[in-house]
Amino acid sequence: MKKVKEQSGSHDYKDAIELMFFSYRDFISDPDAILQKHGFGRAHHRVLHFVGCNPGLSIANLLNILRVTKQSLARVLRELIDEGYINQKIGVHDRRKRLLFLTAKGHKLHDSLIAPQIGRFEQVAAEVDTTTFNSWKKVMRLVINPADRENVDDLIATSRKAKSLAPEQKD
Amino acid sequence: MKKVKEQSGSHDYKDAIELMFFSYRDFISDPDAILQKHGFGRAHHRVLHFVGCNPGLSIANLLNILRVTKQSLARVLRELIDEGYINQKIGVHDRRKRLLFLTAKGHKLHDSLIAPQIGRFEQVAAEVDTTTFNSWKKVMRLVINPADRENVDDLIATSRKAKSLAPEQKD
DNA sequence: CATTATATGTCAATAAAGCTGACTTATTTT
DNA sequence: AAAATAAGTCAGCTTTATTGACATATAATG
Repeated sequence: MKKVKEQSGSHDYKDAIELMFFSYRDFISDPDAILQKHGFGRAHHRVLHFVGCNPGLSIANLLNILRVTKQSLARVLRELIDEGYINQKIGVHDRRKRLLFLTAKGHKLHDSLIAPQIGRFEQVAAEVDTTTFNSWKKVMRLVINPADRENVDDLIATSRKAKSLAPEQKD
Repeated sequence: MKKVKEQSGSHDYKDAIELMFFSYRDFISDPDAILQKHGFGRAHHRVLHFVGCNPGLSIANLLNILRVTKQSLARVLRELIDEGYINQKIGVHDRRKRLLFLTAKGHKLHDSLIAPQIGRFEQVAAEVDTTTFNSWKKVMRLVINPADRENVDDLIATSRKAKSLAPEQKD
């Protein structure tokens, strides 16, 4: 059902592996530079990003996304809360949960961090057609572990809606 | 030559950003698990990978690829050399240079580390057609900083040839 | 209601991977 | 002979992550 022609002769996908490395390296570099000015690191960025795009995320949700330990997240989250970038609200349906939201200050920082990444993809989109860009997305999704693909689909779907939603869902 | 229809209305590319995060997270996860058994980390992996795919790489070349400091590379490299995964040869044309090569032991480890990543892309390639996969590569290349794209092109080209070459080039 | 499970928070110690700054040695270039 | 380049090294520090142990509040279950 494939390799009719063996096009590039015993393809071993090393080029794909290297593309992953270099594109991720550069993709991450602009926000890294901004974060440094604020005394934050990549870990803070990830928290700001996922809380920003998914308001009302619980700690457990966030741990599952980031795949780090609770203790590792704790410090980063504490700093962001103490410095007024994030606040927590007690869950309405389950009062054990602490739902995470960006403050206005947090939104401002988050916006400055995604701006260069969005800009990067705007430039990409300006150089390829929609079909090509969609092919890229399709393949990127297939690179994700099969078990996680649906979670990612859901996350992307809800984060797309999140912009226009009141901060009281998924509790 | 682009956006005739504005297909997904005010697209902000947050989905693309999230695909980058999740696919890289999973892409890296299999080698990470293997490395742990050997007492190595991701930094060792990167060195093994680029030396493995580009035999004869100099220290300066490697630093430029990894974008880390000499001191940061030093510790990792020393461990790999001391434990017999990498050896250094003095450059022929420039005796200041130390050219890096994998030993047989190094090749063995490197192979075990890329295997799951190659497997991941084989599975992807089994699920999409060649055009789609090539579109993915094209976009991945555009995500890289323009200034670095040619370097990456060169690196991929030489690493593709490297398999069949004697260990005495680019010195 | 008593127990168990869940969600979160926290203390302590440690490791991996990076950084800055300063300095040395060998070799090549000028 | 002097300057530039390639690499190595020492010392100290930061960020991000880890494991393990334990505490508290709330929910779910018998």
